[in-house]
Amino acid sequence: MELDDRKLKILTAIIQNYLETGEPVGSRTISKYTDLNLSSATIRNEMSDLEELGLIIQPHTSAGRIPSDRGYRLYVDMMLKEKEDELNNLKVELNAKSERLDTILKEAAKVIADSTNYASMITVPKYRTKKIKFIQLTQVDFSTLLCVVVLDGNLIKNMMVPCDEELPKEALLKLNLMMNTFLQGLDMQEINVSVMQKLRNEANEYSALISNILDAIAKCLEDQGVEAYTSGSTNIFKYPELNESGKASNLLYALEEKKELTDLMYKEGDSNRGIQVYIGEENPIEATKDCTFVTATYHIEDGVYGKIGILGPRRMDYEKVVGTLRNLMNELDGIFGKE
Amino acid sequence: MELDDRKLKILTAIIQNYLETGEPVGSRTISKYTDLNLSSATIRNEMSDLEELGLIIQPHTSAGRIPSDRGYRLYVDMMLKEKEDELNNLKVELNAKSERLDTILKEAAKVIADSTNYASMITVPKYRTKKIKFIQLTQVDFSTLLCVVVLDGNLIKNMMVPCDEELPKEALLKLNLMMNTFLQGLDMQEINVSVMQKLRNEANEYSALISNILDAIAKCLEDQGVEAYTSGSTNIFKYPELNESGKASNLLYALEEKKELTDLMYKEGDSNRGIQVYIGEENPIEATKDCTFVTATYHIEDGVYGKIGILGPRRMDYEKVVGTLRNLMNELDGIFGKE
DNA sequence: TATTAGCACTCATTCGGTTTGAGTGCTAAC
DNA sequence: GTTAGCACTCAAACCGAATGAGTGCTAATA
Repeated sequence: MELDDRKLKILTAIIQNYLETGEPVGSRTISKYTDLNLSSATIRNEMSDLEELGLIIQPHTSAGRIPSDRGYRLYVDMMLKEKEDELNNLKVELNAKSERLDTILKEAAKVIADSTNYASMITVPKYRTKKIKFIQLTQVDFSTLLCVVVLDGNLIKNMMVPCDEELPKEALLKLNLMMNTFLQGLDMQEINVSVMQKLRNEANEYSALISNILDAIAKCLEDQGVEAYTSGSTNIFKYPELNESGKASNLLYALEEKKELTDLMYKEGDSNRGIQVYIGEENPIEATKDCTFVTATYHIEDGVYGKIGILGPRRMDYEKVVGTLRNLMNELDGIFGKE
Repeated sequence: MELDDRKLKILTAIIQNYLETGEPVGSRTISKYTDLNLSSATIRNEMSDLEELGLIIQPHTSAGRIPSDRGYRLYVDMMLKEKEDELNNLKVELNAKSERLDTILKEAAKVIADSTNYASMITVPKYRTKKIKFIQLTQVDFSTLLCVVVLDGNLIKNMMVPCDEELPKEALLKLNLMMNTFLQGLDMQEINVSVMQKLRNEANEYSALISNILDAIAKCLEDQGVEAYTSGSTNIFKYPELNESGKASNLLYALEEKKELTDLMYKEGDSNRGIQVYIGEENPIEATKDCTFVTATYHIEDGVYGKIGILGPRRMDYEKVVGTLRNLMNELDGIFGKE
């Protein structure tokens, strides 16, 4: 049996109706609310075919039909193709490059959640190579040093390092110079024993302090898993089918824990610049098997990228989501890309 | 009618039983599971009295009794008195003063949520006077300045400030010196027009840059509401009475939005060093009227304090919560206090 | 006088059965 | 190929009886 044009139209009608209502849709509805001018009986025949093709399912005998994961998949694929070079012009309210990265990201997550009405999640860029661009040591008070590390892409990390005594100005200057000459341009993997040895040799009397500082830096930069912000998790409650029994609870837990979701997002790496869609059972995470999870990648510079994810019901407004994501990605690329 | 000792014992028994089960407790249960050796009939009489005193209520005729807000209040007050100088010895797994403040706080929120099984929230200390302790400007690349501001209590803020040109080393040094001499020890309120004017005069050719920097600092320090972290919000699902109908959704929303809750926490200021308990209707926030909200204050130094809140069902294990909070407060005071 | 046993009563919850109505599949006619 | 008509299915809504936990009251008891 072939999937002809009429069948496709009916499938689309079913999906769109289901997206709106969340209820199984029957033949009569389609017959009435499309311009196909077909009787419900004919629609029924077609539906029967579509079911045989595995694109729609009946939750139970004598109920209407709902799209199957395969059905959604077809729909989404069609739409992604259509959207390929189109552009949505939602104006994201992100301003000023001078804002701090995390503020921007939190804001972005919120914008997405608010404009789509689904739950969103955004990760702080993962630095494949966290190259050190700049280090600055400063004495804050007599027993504390402030160490600021700027990484590629202007990601700033700072940490307090305890020290025993007030350092003379010249010593501080020297330390700063040393740190920068030895460490600039390196990433954590490259700070190996020999580099550390050299540094400590140069530092002579402050070698203990240097160790402390390096430890602090290492701790700060080490792969503590991916940092991520979520927003709009309570939007989940807007969709009854996610709200029933214990489902919402598991979803929210997944959003709070974040790990599973970020792992999934990063599985694809940055190679795939496009948008990834996991529909229902396609979703490898147990808690989200009733959801659709859409992920996208934004880029700061080569090898530095973060992920955005949107979690909502199967009946997600794919057009809007994809549009919003495309848009936000452009915004982010614009904000970060021109540095 | 008097609240004699026996009545008090029965009330306590009712509350404790209800805390465990979450179900209305009947006379027979009390009669069997206490060492009072009274028949259920007697208990019934006493219960009837307790109800008249407004300490317990019947959700409906022929159901058992549950504590009223007043009943809880009595119980909590008794308990707080008992606990006054006792000390719980849960070992909080917070280490190293060198950790960054936000990491510690996130960790603390998590510890609390995990060990109590309620939702927790912790605020980043609010600086009544955000005095500037130290400012450091550094050129990160040819068009970006990094500005690090250290506030009293070693709270670090950093921001990127765009600039048009690469500044000569001496200029940067001068700017740094100026900023520190003029701004050190001031808080945002004190940076008024005259100070800014003076700064700009000194800076002459860089006066535009100075304006940018001051803007960035102001933006960064301005009262953007209180920052707060939550943890364990999904614990809410563990309590059926909070889970029914739309309640959980509202609660989670409140926890996500945070504002209302932090406002409430800060209403008390830091004057009250003790623990504050809002039971059910005592709670001014609509969404949490079915909950108990326990808040505590931790101190970093004079005028610098943060809040911890625990949100759970009315039938909260008050002993444990108060114990845990006391303990955590000590830990935090210990970590921050010795600076 | 305080306590208790006994009993009638209340009412939320559970369970089985019926009704309703949306929706299907099939068949025969167009 | 399309449609009208009809028998059939089944989830959900509705209804009422049974269940049982728990109460309040009363009369007997210590």
